[in-house]
Amino acid sequence: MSNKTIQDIENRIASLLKRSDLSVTESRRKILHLFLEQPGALAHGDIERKAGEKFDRVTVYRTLQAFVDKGIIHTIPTADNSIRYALCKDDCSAGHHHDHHIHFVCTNCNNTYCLDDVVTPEIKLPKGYQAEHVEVVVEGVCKNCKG
Amino acid sequence: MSNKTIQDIENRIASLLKRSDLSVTESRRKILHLFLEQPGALAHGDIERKAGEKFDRVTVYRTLQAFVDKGIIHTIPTADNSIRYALCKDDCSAGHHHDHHIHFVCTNCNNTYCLDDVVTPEIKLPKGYQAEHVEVVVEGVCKNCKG
DNA sequence: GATTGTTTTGCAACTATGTTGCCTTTTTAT
DNA sequence: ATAAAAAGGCAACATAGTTGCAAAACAATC
Ligand SMILES: [Mn+2]
Ligand SMILES: [Mn+2]
Ligand SMILES: [Zn+2]
Ligand SMILES: [Zn+2]
Repeated sequence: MSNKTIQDIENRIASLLKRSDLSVTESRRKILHLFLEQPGALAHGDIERKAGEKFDRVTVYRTLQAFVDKGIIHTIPTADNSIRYALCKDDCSAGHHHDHHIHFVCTNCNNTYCLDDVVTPEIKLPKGYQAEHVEVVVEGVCKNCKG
Repeated sequence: MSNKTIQDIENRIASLLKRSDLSVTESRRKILHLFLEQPGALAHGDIERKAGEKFDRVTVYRTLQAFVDKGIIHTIPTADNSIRYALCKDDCSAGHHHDHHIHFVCTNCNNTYCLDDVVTPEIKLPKGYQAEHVEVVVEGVCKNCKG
């Protein structure tokens, strides 16, 4: 890995933060790094473990909250009640998330993936119910774990 | 409300508990009552508030866990990370839940409903992913709130 | 590059949520 | 009624999440 590549990533992170009207701080850079160097989603606990020695717990909470508010990451509900976070596509922004993909939780490796190409299906609801947002979480065995 | 009706409910509760190999205790009867006299789902907090003055917090946790284990209630994941519980249909039993319906969370009244007649859709996954269980939660405005 | 105003951070203290072990009480079976 | 088994209450603990405030880091300006 050349020094240039590392610099590229740093620049990408900095510009992402600036575009979101967030000042560029060490903790935000570090936490964004974690998301970028990893394919799946991260639980709060993961982040705290990987970044928590350098940063306070409270900072992790506030950083994640800021990222969600600004449309940098989105939350993924899971059955075991531990919210996971994953990077948004570029068309999300402050106040408006536009993630209409489904999520996959592997029961083997316990990773969570955004399946960006799988669009949430139309759900036909009983009379009187009006849908605003549909959340689909599929549990099963992921590509990597399927021997 | 005749005395007979009340007695009927009590009998129904007792037989449900016995069928599930659970001894009939005051806290279990009380908590089942809460589920029966209410159309939607209950969050742990709701139950603790409504039954918690008579029973210890720990008892509520253990009771709900026992009910889930025995297939009397099932959990509903939500975006705000507060697990909700709702009664299962009769075909659930210990070790095997057979709930393939979707759930609806009203953004107005904040109630959660099991839409027992809406079957979870088939999801076409990318190659390599193998689905075991699909969870669908729809957010929107419920029948009662839609003026 | 130093100065200044603004934002973010860490700390402490707190609330909420969930778990475990142990002893007492209640329930069930005989 | 009695004994064995199960469940409940209590205390203590662990984890998760929030808030106010002073110190530190950052961004903007000169
Ligand atoms: Mn996603
Ligand atoms: Mn349900
Ligand atoms: Zn896997
Ligand atoms: Zn409603």
